[in-house]
Amino acid sequence: MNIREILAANLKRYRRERGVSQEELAHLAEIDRTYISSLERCQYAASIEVVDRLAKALGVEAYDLLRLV
Amino acid sequence: MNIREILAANLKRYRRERGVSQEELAHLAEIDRTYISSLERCQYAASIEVVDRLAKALGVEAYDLLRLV
DNA sequence: GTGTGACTTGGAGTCCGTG
DNA sequence: CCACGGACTCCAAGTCACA
Repeated sequence: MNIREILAANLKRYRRERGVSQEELAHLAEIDRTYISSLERCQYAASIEVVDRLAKALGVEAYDLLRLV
Repeated sequence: MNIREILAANLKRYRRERGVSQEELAHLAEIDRTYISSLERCQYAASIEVVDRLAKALGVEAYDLLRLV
């Protein structure tokens, strides 16, 4: 499992746990909706700033999104 | 302290703990020395793949480089 | 051993849409 | 609500010479 896949898995998991859609998360994190979809499909290696914004929107720390649980 | 600063601090700390120069780390992680220098000076928001390669070279997990200790 | 400016380019990230 | 596409913009990624 590479780093993109870890991010993708954590993104999906935390997002669904909170019951928010990709669109709602996109709004909260001020990131494009289609880009979040891409990240959940391991299409890109996000920057740490994007990871940080997504983490804040999900109420976790940035490193939580890169850690296997 | 933003995410770039956290990465920079952890990079410096782990690197010095292991007693390796930017040049040696650059060789280990197969990343240009001046780019590592840039990251330690918060010049860029690195991608998670770069963070992952640096982490492996330092013998830690990627999320360790984004976590305040 | 490290900082820095200048440079190129591939990919991160956005915006429009569709099924 | 999401996957996926094309067409864009702009910065991370990578290299070099020099201080």
